[in-house]
Amino acid sequence: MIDARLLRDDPEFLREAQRRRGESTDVVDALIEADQRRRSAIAAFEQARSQQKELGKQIPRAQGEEKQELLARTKELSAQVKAAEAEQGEAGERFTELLKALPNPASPQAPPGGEDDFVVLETVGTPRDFAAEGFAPQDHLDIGRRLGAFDIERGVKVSGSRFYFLTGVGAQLELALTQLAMSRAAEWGFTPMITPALVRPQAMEGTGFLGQAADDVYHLERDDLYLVGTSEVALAAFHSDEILEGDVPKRYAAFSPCFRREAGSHGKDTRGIFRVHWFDKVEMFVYTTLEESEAEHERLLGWEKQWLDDLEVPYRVIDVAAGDLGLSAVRKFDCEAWIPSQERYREVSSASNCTQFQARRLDSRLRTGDGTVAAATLNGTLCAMTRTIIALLENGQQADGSVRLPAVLHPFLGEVLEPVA
RNA sequence: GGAGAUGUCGCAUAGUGGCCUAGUGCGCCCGCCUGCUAAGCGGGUUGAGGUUCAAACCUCUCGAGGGUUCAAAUCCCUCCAUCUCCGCCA
Repeated sequence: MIDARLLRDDPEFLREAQRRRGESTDVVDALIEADQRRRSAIAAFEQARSQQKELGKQIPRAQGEEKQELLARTKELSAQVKAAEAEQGEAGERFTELLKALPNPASPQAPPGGEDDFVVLETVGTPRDFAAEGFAPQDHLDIGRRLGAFDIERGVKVSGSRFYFLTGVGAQLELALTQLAMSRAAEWGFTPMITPALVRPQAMEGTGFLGQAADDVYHLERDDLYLVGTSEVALAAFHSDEILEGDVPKRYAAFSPCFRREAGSHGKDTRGIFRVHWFDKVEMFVYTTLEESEAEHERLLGWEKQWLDDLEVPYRVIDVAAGDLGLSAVRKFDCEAWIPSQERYREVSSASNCTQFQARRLDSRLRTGDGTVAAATLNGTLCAMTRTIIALLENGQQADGSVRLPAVLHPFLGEVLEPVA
């Protein structure tokens, strides 16, 4: 949700923001109209209510005929109040509905355009030259099979397409990555968290996932609970309806499973565990001030890069274009790891600055000198397990089918994963 | 899952339809008094929205949302949360 004052103060800014995302400006005009209707409805209600209260005070003191007279008049007024209240409620609801549908205005720094208009900010590391090494790189599915790292067929048997079992070194890899990521985050000052994977509608709605992304979300109808697609949802709702006392930033790092319906992605990335309905992830989440949010966004990106550096995987960082930002972010940096079998970079992590968009919906505020203001929230992937495992297997693979691991994982799994059987 | 109880201002409590514009105590903040401290005295102390240069004022807010009534903290319904007991379970 954006700041409603922008509508009155600077509607042209909002129209421009919509254009930058490649979306219609009609919603801005509809909002201005809805806001006017809402405000006059509120004024009408308050006036009627005030009169009613005034009369109501006289009733207990009045006697006989005078009292009857008052009762009759106030009864009439009561009907007016009720009508005004209904109008106020309806107008308010319509306004909020429209307001919630309006995306967070993209940062002027976000590149204009859509999905393909990202800007590459930097490229780190050099992809291996497998031709020079004298063998063709296998994809993660073949490598993983030989290592006994996962079992796709049985995943499909048990849970359906886009499910898997992590087995043997695959399971160990996830546990090692989890342990490493959580302790790294703790060193950086994040509070370690393990968060609920099922959340109420408010939490899902408040983070903006029931907007244009609603089809991608699992919903348990019987209990009206949602399966989170990221622990961002639970972490954003963690301080909902709260005024944060004490210092910001508040930094949390959460481990949780993530569930995604992957609606509309039929036939895309069907091989292996690249695009799945469930995976586990360690996510970073920060509450801070609006003023600090840009700097914090850079810090989040910095930590993500440090993580990928440690994993010794070549990657690049892209600045996602305005039209591809989703509802709540003003700017988003993705880290994409080099995937040798596909000969391209693929997303492994993502850092978003949501400014006050989520905090306004979820009512997370900061106390200031005078009054309170909505907090700014940011989120960034530290380690999405399945895609990280893919990057490690493919980039570390050797001609004999073994996989060389980065130094940070040696204490957990040794230097090399050897094929089984 | 079954039975019952409870939810009021930071905390504790009062309040069973109109004089509640929610009282009181504690805590906290500001001031006075006091050579320190404590005590004492006076004032303030939920949040949101609106009008306004501002001061000030108005509306809403007694777990949330509906309803009854001229009028709801108070009566009714639904939901949420907490506690006790039983059942079940990791």
